[in-house]
Amino acid sequence: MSMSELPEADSVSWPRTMAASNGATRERNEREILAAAERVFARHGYRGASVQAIAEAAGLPKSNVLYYMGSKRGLYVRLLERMMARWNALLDDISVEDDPADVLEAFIRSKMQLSRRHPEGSRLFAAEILGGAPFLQDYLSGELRDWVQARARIFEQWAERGLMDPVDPVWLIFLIWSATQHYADFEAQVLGITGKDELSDADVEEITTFLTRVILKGCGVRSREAEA
Amino acid sequence: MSMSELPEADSVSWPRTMAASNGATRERNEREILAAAERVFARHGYRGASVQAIAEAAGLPKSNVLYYMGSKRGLYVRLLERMMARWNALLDDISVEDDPADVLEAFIRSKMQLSRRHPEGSRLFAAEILGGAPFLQDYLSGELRDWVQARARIFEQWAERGLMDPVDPVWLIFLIWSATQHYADFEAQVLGITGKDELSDADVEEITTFLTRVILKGCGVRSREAEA
DNA sequence: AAACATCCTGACCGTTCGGTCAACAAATCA
DNA sequence: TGATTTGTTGACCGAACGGTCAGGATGTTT
Repeated sequence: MSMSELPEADSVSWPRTMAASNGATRERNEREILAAAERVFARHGYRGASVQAIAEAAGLPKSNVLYYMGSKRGLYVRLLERMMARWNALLDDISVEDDPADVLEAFIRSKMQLSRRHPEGSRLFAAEILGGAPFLQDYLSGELRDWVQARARIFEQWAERGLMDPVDPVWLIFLIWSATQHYADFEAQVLGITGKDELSDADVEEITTFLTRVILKGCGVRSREAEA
Repeated sequence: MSMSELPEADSVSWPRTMAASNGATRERNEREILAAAERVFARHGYRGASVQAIAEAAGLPKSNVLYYMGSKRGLYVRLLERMMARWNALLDDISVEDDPADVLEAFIRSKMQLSRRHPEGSRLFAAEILGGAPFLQDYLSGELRDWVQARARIFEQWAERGLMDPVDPVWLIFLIWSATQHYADFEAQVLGITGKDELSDADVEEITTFLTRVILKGCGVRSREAEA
């Protein structure tokens, strides 16, 4: 079992020709633009975001943004791909031999961390799905579906071995996704209701503990040692 | 305890003068426009939605939409108010004397029904929050906050009486909100992963049962009868 | 029929949209 | 240094934006 949270792979595709120049300027500007675009797209959705707004958020003229990114569409796709790469790195290999309690807790914890470390990316993803996933349909019914099904099979085997209740594993995965995603996507609601102006590390830890306890207990997860 | 799901209150504010005419035309057209607008706003967010697109979805010329609704902004606000009215009708009065199991199940069930009966409205609400709740901030930190706090206090009293585990009631409410909201907001993801092209009534019933069982068990909810 | 309010909509307004381009500045290579 | 790539940006394009308005269609009340 691993839950590598990659530093930022970013799979860059350089323009046609690239001299031996180190390209430091390009790297810095692209980073700035991507960060700004993630914020703007997350807040207003694909259609609602304007290149002008992204440029202003990045502190650059509009032309410069298009010089680096080519088009609004291309910029958006690139952000989605970056977010999917982060997502894919979550809990990428687990086995029936692992302890269900450990795996589920690691799952909840790492998903919570993803939402916390990349709230704008999480919201960008949410906005994309909310709008009917026009760019991600293939990913959802392909890669991600396989990912879910593989893990679902393991959960089922745990249930057969009596390590947890025989709950539908897909609904369980959705429960964990939704409960954790909520704190990024509905941040405005959470803050408004709790009266805080941001969630501290301690808050996040408390929520993580809460979710882990309720969900594990709710699924009747028993520790591996108790198997025999 | 009641969980009235109002037929559609809609709090209409008629234009200045209104002759004795029945206004059937107005009523029909407004209904069409509101339904179309809810779909378009939900899919593209406030900025991303265009009056032209709403008009086309309603099968009317753009001028006609503005004739009835005045402005894009006014139309959006009206939709939000309608959705908040539905939301407010949820579980509007519960008491410490109620059975926690009954209340929590009714809560999960009615929230799930809200997401199912008004998926576009749910997504509209989600898009609003996702974008930082520019129109709903006051509602969130006012009415809704009070709503949550009142229910939280009851949950706490139940915990004191040993009817459920002493979990943080606010996190619990968020858990229920997120888990149920998920099936409207992330419908595209749910369908893509399960391979279905829609969720049947039976699916929804199964999910509701799953959520009820896991969450109640996870919070250690005991039935009222066992109190003594 | 006359009078009146409601309903309908094409034409139009100023602004912003995504994107192109030419001209120029800066840096790197030869 | 001269040549070449890389970075920068204002001006501009056609299309779409939210919104206005005049003027005709429709319908209801006298």
